[in-house]
Amino acid sequence: MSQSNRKLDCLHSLRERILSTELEPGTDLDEARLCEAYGISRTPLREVLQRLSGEGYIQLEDNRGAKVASMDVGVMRTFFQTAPLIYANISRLAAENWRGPQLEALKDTQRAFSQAAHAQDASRAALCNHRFHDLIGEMAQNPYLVASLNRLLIDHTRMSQTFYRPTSKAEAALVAQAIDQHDAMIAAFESRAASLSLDLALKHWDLSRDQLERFVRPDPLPVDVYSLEATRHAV
Amino acid sequence: MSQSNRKLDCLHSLRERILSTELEPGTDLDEARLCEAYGISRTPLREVLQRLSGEGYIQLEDNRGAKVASMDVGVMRTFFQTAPLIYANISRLAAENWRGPQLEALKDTQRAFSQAAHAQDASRAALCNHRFHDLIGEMAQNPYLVASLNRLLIDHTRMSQTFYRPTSKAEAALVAQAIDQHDAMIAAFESRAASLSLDLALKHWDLSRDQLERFVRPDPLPVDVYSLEATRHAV
DNA sequence: GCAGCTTGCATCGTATACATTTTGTATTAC
DNA sequence: GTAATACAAAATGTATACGATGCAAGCTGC
Repeated sequence: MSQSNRKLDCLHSLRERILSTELEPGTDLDEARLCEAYGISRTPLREVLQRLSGEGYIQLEDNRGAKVASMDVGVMRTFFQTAPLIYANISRLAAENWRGPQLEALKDTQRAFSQAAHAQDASRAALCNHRFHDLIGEMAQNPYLVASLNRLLIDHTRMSQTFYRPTSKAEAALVAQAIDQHDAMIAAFESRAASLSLDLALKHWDLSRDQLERFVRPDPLPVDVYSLEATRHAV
Repeated sequence: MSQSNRKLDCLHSLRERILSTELEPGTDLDEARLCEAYGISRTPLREVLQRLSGEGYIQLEDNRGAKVASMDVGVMRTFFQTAPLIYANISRLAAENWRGPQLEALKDTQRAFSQAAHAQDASRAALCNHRFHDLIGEMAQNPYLVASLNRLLIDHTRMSQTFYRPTSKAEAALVAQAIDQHDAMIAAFESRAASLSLDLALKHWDLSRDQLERFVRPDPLPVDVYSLEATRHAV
């Protein structure tokens, strides 16, 4: 609804800063500060905040300003419960309903994603991955399910920030696997293979889930140096 | 996020007027006119519109104002495809996760719904039904699926406007059946019967679907008086 | 010394005035 | 007569000023 560049810039910038957790969950957003930073006045900024609130990026409280949407543990449980259902159905619908240049846009995003992952640019990789799945949502042509998908992707992307900064060969292999799965999904969409697309989405989710659970519940700290050595060699 | 009564009134009133199709899909919304009607200035009104846009009630276009969300035939197809999936899962989760006074609120709404239906107050019955299913969404405690549910309910309520104004005994019986199904769902929630709740939601959807399809694709006009007579006696 | 109240500051919510964009209409050129 | 352009009017987008609300620190009374 905004036509000026600065207002749109502000909207996109805030989205990205929240997704990359540069603005951490729960952070207070001060209107005056943001106005100055983006060079717009409070009226359009407040409209941006309203919109972000509607999209689930932030929460507004009466006379208390805006906060970046929290990620409490109760919602996490719900996330893991819901994601496979939505991802699988969206993927199936995308295979059935995509049209026109949507697949090319998806391929472009996949290229950018692959580059960012190889360059170990974690936040850019996470944003590209976000955009990849967002595009699949567009391809599905189902505004109802997309509403769920977009909310899932916000939390998914925020949790996956550590994913694309692999600290071991095993982790790097997982990232490579994720890239391959994206390629397989593109191929399945291209040939309109609905049921295959659904299966691939579930497999992709399994991979994500393992990584995300590691983020939520990381390996416990070693009790002493002996167990630390043992853990190392086990990997 | 608004605290003044008039702003909240405006928000709720516009929601209801859209749900009741007093404001038909595609209607242009003039800012100045609405400001005058609700006694607020353009700034808060625009924030209300932003919010309604985020919720899917209206669509905003750059420099072209707001329109009530359309209900084109392509989206209808998607609606029938998606609704049972979401309704069933929400119902199951509601049975598992409701807490505190939520069930009492649901019972209150069911009473109001029953009254409105018996009084043949169609738009009030439709709004009560909307609120009934909205409350079930709250009970499910799943913000991701609720995003889908809310969008489904907007279109569902708008399509069901004719439902609660029965024109025959058979139709009145269907409304009575819907009321009974609500009671059964409440009982299932109360006893935490998750899988039963899911089944009841699907049965409830089957009933709705038949009615809604009649709205989308009404009985064809009779070709001549003879077939008209035949149709009558067939009912 | 502590509880409760008051005052002051920071921030949010609303109104109004101004700038920009769109749209409808009328005039003119072909 | 048609089409294109220019101008005018209406509607949207933005900025700023003012009033309302909430939070915190300091004061007063017990």
